[in-house]
Amino acid sequence: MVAMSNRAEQESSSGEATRLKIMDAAESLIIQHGFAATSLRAIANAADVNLAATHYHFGSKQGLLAAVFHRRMRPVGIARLGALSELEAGSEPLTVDAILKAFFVPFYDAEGSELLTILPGLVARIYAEPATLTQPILEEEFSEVASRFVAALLKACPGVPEQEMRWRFHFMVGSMIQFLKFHTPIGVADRDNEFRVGLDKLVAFTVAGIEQLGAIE
Amino acid sequence: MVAMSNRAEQESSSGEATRLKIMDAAESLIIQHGFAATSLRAIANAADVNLAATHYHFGSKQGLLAAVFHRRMRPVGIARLGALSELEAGSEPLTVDAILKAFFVPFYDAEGSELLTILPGLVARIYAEPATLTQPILEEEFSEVASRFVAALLKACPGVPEQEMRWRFHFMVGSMIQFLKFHTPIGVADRDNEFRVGLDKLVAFTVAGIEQLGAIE
DNA sequence: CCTAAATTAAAACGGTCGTTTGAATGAATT
DNA sequence: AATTCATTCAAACGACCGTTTTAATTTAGG
Repeated sequence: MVAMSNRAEQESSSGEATRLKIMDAAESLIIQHGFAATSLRAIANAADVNLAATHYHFGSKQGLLAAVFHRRMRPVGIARLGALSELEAGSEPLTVDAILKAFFVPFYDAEGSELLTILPGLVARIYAEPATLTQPILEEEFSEVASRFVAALLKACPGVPEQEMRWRFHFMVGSMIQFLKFHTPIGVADRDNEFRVGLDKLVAFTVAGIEQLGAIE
Repeated sequence: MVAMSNRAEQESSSGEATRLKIMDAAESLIIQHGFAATSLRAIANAADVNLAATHYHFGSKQGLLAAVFHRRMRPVGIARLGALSELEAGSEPLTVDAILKAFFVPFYDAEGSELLTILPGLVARIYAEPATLTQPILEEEFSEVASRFVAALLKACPGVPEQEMRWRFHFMVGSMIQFLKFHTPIGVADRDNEFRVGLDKLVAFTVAGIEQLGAIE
């Protein structure tokens, strides 16, 4: 095991290849049918791999779920934090619109790539699964991102209390999930163009909700 | 079967009692663990009822799911349509705020009742399950409500195209689901008071998103 | 009371589940 | 060439799944 540790991250070794095949198949099936309704046998069959390979590489079904989610979610979190940092490094004052576009940047960036047929379905799915399964995964991948973005939004909206902004951020995530959920491969709009149109409308809706310019009462 | 058809809707007959016990138990377990992860045996056990009773009364697991959802969702749709009709019968012009409060009226009305520990979790769950299971149920209970409310919102927001309003309604539902999801018995805020606070903030957020007063570009 | 229907009960059906085992295979290192 | 170790494979484990069957029991009507 020591001998191959220097290329463990690459895709060359034959073990790593089946690892990827399993994750790809699991990802697709989980997006379509959910976690509980997807069996390891169905995954192994779709991946053209022996059933025992799933346990050999991931330890358990739950471990496979975590690996599938982390593979896609880690880059999402990194991209979001990177876009926000870039924004904060600039000279202009932060706007809600710019902050939210930084939050949605994984979906803007993915445009045209095959990631766009995966990311929305996967993000929507992880929020759909029972909390006992996904809470630790979400906690690990999302908590830092959420607090960083809430902090930025607070700077962009002086006068709004932190607790209030947490609520608005919460609602914004809900709108995003709803948008993503119905734009999976199973959903209505498959064309990239239509996805982009919806994404822009999502930004407009959530910017208005977070700024609440008209809400003086 | 003909002999008891005249009181089929009541709760007296012993068959109807176990029917209710099964639905109560199924509801609770589905909210906690989801549909696929909840077995008929677990339901029968929690309901203190024989396993075969689930098939006798509901035909299949899927039939039980439909019955559980319809029992709670039908009154929700009726309450929403009733509140909207009452609003439209009034003399004052429609406001987005009033329309959305009519849409959320099942949750305002349920305040203090034990329904508040059930409705949010159930509504959130039905949106979480794989679409193949829930799409017909949602279609039946929600499509009329959605079109009626979109029409009302269009009247309240002159100049907004119908397609655009459909998007905003879609995002609004997403915020609602997200709100409800984290206010189930498993969620953070159990106290009615806190639920009401969040509900008001949900209204404010979604009103702003639907009106988009500041979005002139 | 007795009969007929509605409901409950116990048991089993064939299948599929996640997981484990132990041997075969392969490619590298010594 | 021999050995070592990661990987693959076929097979089976016990448990649980949704559903069905058959009989016992309860309930209501004549």
